[in-house]
Amino acid sequence: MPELPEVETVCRGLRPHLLNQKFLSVQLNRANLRFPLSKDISTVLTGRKVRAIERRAKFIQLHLEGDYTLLIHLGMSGQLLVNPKVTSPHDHVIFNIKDGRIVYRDPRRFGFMDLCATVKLNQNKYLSNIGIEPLSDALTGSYLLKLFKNKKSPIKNLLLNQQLIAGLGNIYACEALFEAGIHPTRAGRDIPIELLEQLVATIQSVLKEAIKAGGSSLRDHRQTDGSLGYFQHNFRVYGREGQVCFRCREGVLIQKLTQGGRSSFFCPQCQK
DNA sequence: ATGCACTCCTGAACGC
DNA sequence: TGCGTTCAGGAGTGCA
Repeated sequence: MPELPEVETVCRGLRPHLLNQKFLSVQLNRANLRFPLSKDISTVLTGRKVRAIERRAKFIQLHLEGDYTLLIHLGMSGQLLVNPKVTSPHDHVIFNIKDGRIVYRDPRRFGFMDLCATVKLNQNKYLSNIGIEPLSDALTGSYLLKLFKNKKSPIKNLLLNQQLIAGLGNIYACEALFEAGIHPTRAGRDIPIELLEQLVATIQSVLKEAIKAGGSSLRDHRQTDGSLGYFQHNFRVYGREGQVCFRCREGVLIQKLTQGGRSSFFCPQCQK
């Protein structure tokens, strides 16, 4: 899916078109995304204005007037497109507004939406157990030290655990570990504070750079105007198995291993 | 509590 | 060209 930078990119793209706009109607073309879509989404949204658009973890939050929030998760292949020129058989939800339409397109249908009361957002089942925002001041070396104190899981798995830190996915976890010089299999509890501080810095820099680049488009990610993100050109380890490491350039090749069913890319020389 | 394999679904890439 | 296999940015569930 879109990870944090991609979701942030989508939120930023939506704001100019959707903020303070009223939904004229909402068309649910397909009730079964990852989870069944409630018909309430159509009835509640219709006639309501969007008061704010925020990102929390990998969720898009559309705050509506009348104390409702629509949560949208893009899953692996979800897109929100403003007035797309062509239609797709995977256009599952159409939000009609004065100036056109916002289309939710999701070939793999791993995405989902949930409607809840804004005042009860913190108790929402998808948000109540979620970890801290990686770009917030709450993420510090000492915070991670405490968080990982009893964790013998590999650091890579910990970074992907949304209940600990919310928003990192496979790509940016790989990139941040590479930049910090930490081997992905290293146990969380064995990483000293200095390295964790380093990791905080690299997590934040890689996410910020990716947001600037409009996210990474491996296949499905699109900005709301349909354009590609281009941070994939800045990957230093992700997808580079068998290629020379950009940092040490000592003829050492980037390797790939599987952790928790996901590919991890790393440099055996630079990451210890 | 933790870790894992499995699952949902489609499409692209690859090998034969 | 066509078919079958494998893999992919996520995350909930059930089990050991």
